Amino acid sequence: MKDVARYAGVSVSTVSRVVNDYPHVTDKLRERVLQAAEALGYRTNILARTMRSGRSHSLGLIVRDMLSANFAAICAAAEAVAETNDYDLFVCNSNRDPGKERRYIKSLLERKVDGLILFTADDRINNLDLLENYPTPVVLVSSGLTGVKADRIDTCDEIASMTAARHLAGLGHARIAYLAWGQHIPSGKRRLTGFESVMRAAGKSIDPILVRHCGVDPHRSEIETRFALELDPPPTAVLVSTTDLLPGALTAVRSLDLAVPDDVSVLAFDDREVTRFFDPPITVMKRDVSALGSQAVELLLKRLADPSRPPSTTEVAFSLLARGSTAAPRQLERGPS
Amino acid sequence: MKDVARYAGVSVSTVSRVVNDYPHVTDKLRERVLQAAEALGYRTNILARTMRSGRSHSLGLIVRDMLSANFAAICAAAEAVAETNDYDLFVCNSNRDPGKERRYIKSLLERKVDGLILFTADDRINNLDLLENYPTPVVLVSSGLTGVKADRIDTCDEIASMTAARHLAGLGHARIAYLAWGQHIPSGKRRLTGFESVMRAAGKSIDPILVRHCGVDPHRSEIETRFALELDPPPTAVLVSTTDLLPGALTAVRSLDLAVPDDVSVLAFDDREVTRFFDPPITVMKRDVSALGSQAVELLLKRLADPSRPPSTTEVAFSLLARGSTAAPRQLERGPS
DNA sequence: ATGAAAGCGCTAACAT
DNA sequence: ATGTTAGCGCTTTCAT
Repeated sequence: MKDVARYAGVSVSTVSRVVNDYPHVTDKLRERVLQAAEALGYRTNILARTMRSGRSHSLGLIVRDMLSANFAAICAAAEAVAETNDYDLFVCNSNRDPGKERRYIKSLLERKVDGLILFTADDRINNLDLLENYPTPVVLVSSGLTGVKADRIDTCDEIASMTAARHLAGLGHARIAYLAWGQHIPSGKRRLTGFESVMRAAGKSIDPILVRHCGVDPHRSEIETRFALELDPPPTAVLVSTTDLLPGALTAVRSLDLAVPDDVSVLAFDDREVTRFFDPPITVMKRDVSALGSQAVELLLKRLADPSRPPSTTEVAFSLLARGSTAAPRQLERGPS
Repeated sequence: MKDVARYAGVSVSTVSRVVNDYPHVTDKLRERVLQAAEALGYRTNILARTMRSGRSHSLGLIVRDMLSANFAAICAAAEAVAETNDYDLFVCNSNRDPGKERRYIKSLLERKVDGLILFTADDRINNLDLLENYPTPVVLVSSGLTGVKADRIDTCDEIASMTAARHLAGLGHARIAYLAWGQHIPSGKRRLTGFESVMRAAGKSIDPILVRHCGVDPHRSEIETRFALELDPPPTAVLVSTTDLLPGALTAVRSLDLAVPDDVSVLAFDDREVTRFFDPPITVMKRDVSALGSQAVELLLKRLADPSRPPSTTEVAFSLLARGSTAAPRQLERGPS
């Protein structure tokens, strides 16, 4: 930059003004500086600029699990919105490890991203204290963590779960196996709560053995599903509370040679390839997954434009998409004759 | 840092030495500095350090398409290796747009990542000129671009495609529809070449109308598959040259009410959920997708450890996994009786 | 073993 | 409208 200034016969501040498109520079000088920059192959050093100005024109996104089926759509949507607004987006993976999450939060904040989107790793470990040291706005997506003033995006997990349970109960299912996902993220907890409340309200006793906890390991789902289906009496339906558990569940169903929905109904959260291509197609609780990414970036941009706006909470809803995998249990089908 | 120095009654250089674990500091002083840092809540400014030292202890990964089915596994694997070695990994999405790719390459290099992994966007636009201005090592994965000294990871696309074609030809298929993917990335080109060479060698004429180009739009694959299957005479097999094309192809097969493999055999590249859960399971060309991510990071770390080692090229192979979706075409099955 | 001092490349007062 | 100057927070010679 110093070189450019010398070459153009101006001061560094003029160069800076030209490079940053600031006013108060005559066209003649501007032109001269531009040519000098071109001639010397000048490229501005983002690091120095960021360090000085505190702004980097970039956003950070920390996801819980890059292998999770919804993650790609979320990232792609977020990136598209960021790109449209000329922001770089850097994606990091906490892999559900609060320690790693902490590292990445620190790293991104230190690198002065202008905004941060956070799918927090674990409700029990609150890393949001880090945010206090920085002015950087944050959007919390589907996070159970509190104690920080931030925009939020949540999904209506409890309601969705209730809808799902009612659909099955409405078909006549009384013994429903529930595949539970990690209970240390809000969606895991809330979905289970919703299921239980519906079952209780319907007067069906919940056999606790039918609630199968898979932790956060998709592989557990095959084992847990198999366990449930081999009970006596077996459940007549399986409610798969998280999309990542579905493949394991279907594998178990197949390996036991059970017919869907004749032997067992299957209902899963989130629509995706495997739910459409399974035979029969799977009844799902569907939502706009990519909205989690795109709306998060939009919220960030809004806040950057107007830092004083009150914190907002957006909710993304599910809807039931009934398909061939759910039907009345066999006993009822035959009627009470 | 200045504050810490004052608080501890030492100079800033001593603080720097302690913070960076440099030798030549007495334990007494070290202790005093550490306590001062603790007391003042000191955190080193990564930006300033990176700017001064040129090193950031982070790696960059630019992928072609975050929505592509293989991308999640690649990123997750890369992240895992990076994490193990205490490097931060920042993932960016070029979305197959060379302009965006250029932006992200610049951005990451400017931010002084210690290494860069690049799935280049398009063989026709070479953004590698940017690398010349930086000492940053790069790993090129599955890239047709040349002109830069870099470690590379490639997949044996042509051989895999030949294996696939031979499998189908060996079953007796003569009219094979080929779903082609973007011809501006090497895997797209090489797979088509492999297919054509086998067909020619087998003395089968390739009806050019059976080679259906889907560009880089997964949605095109349903239309193109349907078009091929409605020809007279129809093909007896479909070779899906890229995993992202499979859902569309299967949708077309179903909508035409064709039985797999009785009416049409299906063979696809890359094993994944939908290939396992489709009925019948799909015959695939299988490879270790996550190795593309993990090996890339490993190569980068090796080069950082020893910058003088000669550039290497690693090849990831495919293997045929024959399943129920491929069989002899019907005419042959009935025999020549 | 420790400290002083010179920048890294840029922005932002402030002065003119 | 343009230039001068003082840092941003750190690392890194170079002295001592």
